[in-house]
Amino acid sequence: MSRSFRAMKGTRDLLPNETIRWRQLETVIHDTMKAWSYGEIRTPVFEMTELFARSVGEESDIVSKQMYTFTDQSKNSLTLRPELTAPTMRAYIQHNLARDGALTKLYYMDTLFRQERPQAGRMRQFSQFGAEAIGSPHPEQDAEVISLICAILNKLGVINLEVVINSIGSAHSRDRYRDELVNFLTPLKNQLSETSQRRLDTNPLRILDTSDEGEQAILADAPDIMEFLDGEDLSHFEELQDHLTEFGIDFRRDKSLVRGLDYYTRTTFEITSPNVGAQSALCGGGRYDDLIAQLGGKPTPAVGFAAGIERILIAAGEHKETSLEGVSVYVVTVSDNTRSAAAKLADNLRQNGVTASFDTLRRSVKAQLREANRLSSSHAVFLGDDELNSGSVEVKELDSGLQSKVAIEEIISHFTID
RNA sequence: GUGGGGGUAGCUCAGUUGGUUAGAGCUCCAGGUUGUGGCCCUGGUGGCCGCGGGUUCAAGUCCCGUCCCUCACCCCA
Repeated sequence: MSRSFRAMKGTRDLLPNETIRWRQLETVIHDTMKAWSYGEIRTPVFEMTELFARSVGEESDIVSKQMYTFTDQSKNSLTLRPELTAPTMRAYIQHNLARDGALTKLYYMDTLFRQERPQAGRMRQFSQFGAEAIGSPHPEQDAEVISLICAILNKLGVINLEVVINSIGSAHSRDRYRDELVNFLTPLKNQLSETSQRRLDTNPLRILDTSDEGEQAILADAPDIMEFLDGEDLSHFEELQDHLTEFGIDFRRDKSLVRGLDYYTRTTFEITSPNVGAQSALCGGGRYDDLIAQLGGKPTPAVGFAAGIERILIAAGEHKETSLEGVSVYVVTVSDNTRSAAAKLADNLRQNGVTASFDTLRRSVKAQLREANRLSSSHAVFLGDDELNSGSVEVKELDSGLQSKVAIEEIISHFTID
């Protein structure tokens, strides 16, 4: 086994028994997005590296150490997308989607790439779906986006969810807070971890979501961002909470919820599940009112989320096998003389929309029936010399074991009219 | 990048203080019905015991190295 190829670290194959669940989940997502009037967008797997550096932030972990970056033959620095909000906004600007209306609602479902050490719920190639509502600065839009992901998770049967929200303010109020936080932490600098000390210069807000207990104790006395939000930030945050309550969504406010992407303004949120292991975030999102302008578009407010499909599948747990419904026929070849007749019959059934199989291993009747059983076929059709001579075949209903004769001319209608 | 756990049949795993031809369950294949499945019975296929080196009369078992998987830290979906 050591000599054969295997899927690269952090990637995996989805085998037929798993793709069934994936399809079910994808169907729920597409249907719900449609019901909420979000249109699907699909963007290329790679983009200019600069797009992510500018939007996600040079200092973010994603850009500083997790990207699959390469140089193409034209010496362009390209990167396999590590997230999908920036590419979606790039496309929004490039195609001037704003002309279609004051509000543009987009969703995506695709694979992303981050070069991290894999663990439960974290892969190097992974899948996300997400929604972006572009054009509305108002809190009801934030609430709609949050209720959208909650609706999808509910439909998927994911339970034990926790919705956590916070506001990190708009750019100017956040700047004032950042200065204050730096003032507070600088005298305590030598009590901070190495990475936090570095972040004090590069991205002080990120220190807030440390998991180090000593640092958490220090931060307990740190200034609260709520005290620095301006009036509009505050009312936005309060209205968001009112709307969530109206939607019947339970949530918790966590002032340490900062998130690792630089483009957020005001609302940030996360939905977590305890059943995934350490990687408990199923969904993360927030408002990013400045991003489109940063990427060269007309200043346009927007809010969205991204959710991890692998994590959702883990959180949803095992689902009972949904057995195949409807008719499926196994044509049993009883004698060597009837091989081509059996193949032809199966083909004829398929042409008429009936799921059908026949034996290509030249196995015994017993083995063919075992195969029919393994395939969960609903019926077996026996085709041997007697049947060819008499012009009628034996049709056996596999659940009940009942068997009857059906004229060959009527076999198609026998299964299609059922 | 840093830790913990683990690599024996397709899958899940057992394998004693080193000791003959390395085991079980499930799966798969075949037979038990000269043309009839599931359940049951019988038999069979399938192993560089992750890889390399060392110790020993003898290594799946002990030692060293190495690769891979996995969980966790960091961070995130």
